[in-house]
Amino acid sequence: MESTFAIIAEPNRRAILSLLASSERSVGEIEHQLQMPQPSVSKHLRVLREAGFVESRTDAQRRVYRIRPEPFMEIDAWLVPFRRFWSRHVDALERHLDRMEQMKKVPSVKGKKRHD
Amino acid sequence: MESTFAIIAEPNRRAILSLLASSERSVGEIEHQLQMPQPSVSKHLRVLREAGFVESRTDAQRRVYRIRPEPFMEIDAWLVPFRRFWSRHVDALERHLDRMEQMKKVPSVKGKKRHD
DNA sequence: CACGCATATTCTCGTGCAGGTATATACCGG
DNA sequence: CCGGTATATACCTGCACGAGAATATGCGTG
Repeated sequence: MESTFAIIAEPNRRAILSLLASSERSVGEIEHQLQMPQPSVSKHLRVLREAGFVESRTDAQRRVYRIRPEPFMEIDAWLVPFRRFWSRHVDALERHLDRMEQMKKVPSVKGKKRHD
Repeated sequence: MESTFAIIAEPNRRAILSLLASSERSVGEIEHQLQMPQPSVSKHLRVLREAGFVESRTDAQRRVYRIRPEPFMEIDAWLVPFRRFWSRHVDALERHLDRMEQMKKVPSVKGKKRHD
């Protein structure tokens, strides 16, 4: 299983993660709430655990799983370079105003070339 | 191709997206910079386009591709419920200080540890 | 209009992986 | 120890999808 991204490509795994986001749960609880066969749950949990998305604590016969932050941080970090494409959208007004400001200060725009 | 997440599970597609994050590019430019066979580039671009990650503008015979924000926003939104698990990490300083407070109150610490 | 470049599509093939079933291990109470 | 419950692993099978090669489409230029 290659990357962090391949892990969360699987819908059932995302379902498990979303469940664990609200609170930690045992395998049986996940099995019941997601109506998913137990071996399937265990297998997905294994994948998630080996990728660092979750960790397990042993409570008698139960194994209680909970979220670990690192892989999510990695995804968040990957997202960073793309944020500029929609942060403009979100506070488009603010940025627009900033632009207006800039234009005031540089009134005559000479043929400036963009370098990429 | 099911979800947004399945799309970015593919390393080559992420490479293409990262390239486009800095600036828009033609198919040939991508092909050259990533040293990837042209049909492969086109096929991945098709997948990315149909999933809304990119859009293309026609410039003579070239097709110039650029990022579209929506799918990234979707991923960002998915990440939200998990943020609380590492926002704690971010203010690790605060936690660390809290710990230091605790240690003052529990004076006898045997093991000398190098600072981790 | 034909040539050539840029990009897209089609096909086949191999394989990684998820689903399902069966079975193994672990742990608890009596 | 034993039965029962909780979880993990093993094995098989099917299929989706990426790689690669060949070919098709589109478009500007002489």
